[in-house]
Amino acid sequence: MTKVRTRFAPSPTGYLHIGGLRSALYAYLFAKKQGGDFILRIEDTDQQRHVEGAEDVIYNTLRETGLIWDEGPDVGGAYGPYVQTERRAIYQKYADELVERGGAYRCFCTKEELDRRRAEAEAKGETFKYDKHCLGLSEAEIREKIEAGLPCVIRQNVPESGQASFDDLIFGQITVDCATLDDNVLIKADGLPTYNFANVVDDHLMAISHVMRGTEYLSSTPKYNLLYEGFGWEKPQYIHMSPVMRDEKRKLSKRDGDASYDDFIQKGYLKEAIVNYIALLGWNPGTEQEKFSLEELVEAFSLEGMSKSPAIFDPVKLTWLNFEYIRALDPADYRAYALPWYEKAGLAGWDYGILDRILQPRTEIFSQIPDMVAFLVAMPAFDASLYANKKSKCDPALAKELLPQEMALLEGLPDWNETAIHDALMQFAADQGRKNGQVLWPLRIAIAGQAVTPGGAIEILALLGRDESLRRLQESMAALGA
RNA sequence: GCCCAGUUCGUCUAGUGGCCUAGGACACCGCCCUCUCACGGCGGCGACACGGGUUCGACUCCCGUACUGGGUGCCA
Repeated sequence: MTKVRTRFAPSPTGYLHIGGLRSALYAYLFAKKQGGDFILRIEDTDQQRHVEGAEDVIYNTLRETGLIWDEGPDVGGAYGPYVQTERRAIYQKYADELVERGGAYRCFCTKEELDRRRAEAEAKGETFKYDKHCLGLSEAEIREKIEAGLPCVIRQNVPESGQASFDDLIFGQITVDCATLDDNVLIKADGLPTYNFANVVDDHLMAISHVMRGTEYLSSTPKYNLLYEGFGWEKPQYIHMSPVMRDEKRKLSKRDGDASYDDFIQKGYLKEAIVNYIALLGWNPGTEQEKFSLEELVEAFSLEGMSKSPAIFDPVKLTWLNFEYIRALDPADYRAYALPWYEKAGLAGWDYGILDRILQPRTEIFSQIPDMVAFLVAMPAFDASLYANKKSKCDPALAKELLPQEMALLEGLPDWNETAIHDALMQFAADQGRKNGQVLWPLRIAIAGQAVTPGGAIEILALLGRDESLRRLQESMAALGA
């Protein structure tokens, strides 16, 4: 059996979006599961849409997420070059060969003329199809036009009748009538190949065993098989993957402002969570396991679990998975991720130990940290009605009664640390015959100024320190008239 | 328009003719725990696109319709 070889073949036209990353992931998983090779090829034949630096984004993202390629532009390999613009001569040679074999022909019709006819056909509600006009040109006529310097493309010569088909490992057999197929351009006037030609030549020459790509190629693949037949080449296996959608109608795309991989990282998502989530978008392991490391994904991956229908990207579920990963982080790793956000929030130099402890179990995305701790940096204005809480059996009147006593108690503490504060307050509650909630609720409100806080009164007192705690208490009591 | 696909809770999905009064996860709601929130525990809401067949029996097979996606480029 020949070695499994898959490839990820992105166009360097911008940032790597989530859908592209998922395609790369599946191609990687499929190859690695079977001990095969994963190849990276850059498809840059469209010079118009090329974006500077886009290749680096691709390299960096794949490396970061652990999708390490065995062959590619930067690491080389036995089937290079791996950048299509560096393979010009190869395509030219094979195109000439295909012309010889009758599978393609030179065409001198101008783009303008064809565009006009296409528009005309469209206006009439018809499908435009090239009429094979140049197929009838004689050798002499062709030579004459070339010598005259007329621009020329090479078109695929599709049979006018019969059927073309292929077997897809996910979708099964796909068959189309050749009559519905057009004689597409294989080599453009600029000498570069179109995707239609380059992908076939490259996949064959690079010995790709399984062509994995999006379903947008599902209906044109029969046509590509005609090319393989024209050359007498062995066809690869095909695996078409359904797209990731933004909603029912739109595909996920950077153009529509959908987040790219980099955007998610910057917002404080963990790469492990992103990879895990997109793996599950359109694939299921056949078990109820939901958390997978990349290694576990390789182990569990199978085409059986691939879905045929498009999957809608759900940021809420991604966030949940991210939360799971953050909670499972080693404390030291959590600190490393959180530190920049603490600093951004204005908490540089605070007691990171307490911050980690109250925040790690509550952080879904790191970018939430500044909002969660804003009350520590600046005391929010609040209304006395916040002292009212049914479950804690507390109201403004009770707050007014207890707060001064608690203030006095805290003022008298010899040491200001969590244990000391905790013990003193618990003792106070016991002495007063009060529920813990009655003592702690008003205190927390008085020093935090908001109903919901990460952590409780004791942690917050410890974080704020004695001076700031007492200052806030004083201020809140004054507002209460206590 | 024509061609190729797809269609199970709001979302991701399980389901390959009887195991389905359709299972899980996220979200949502309720209760418990609790100084708030979160965590955790328990419970709830919620789907086979529609219509015909085939069959003793259909979410599962066939046909049609609807809807969605893709293609119909000297884009990929």
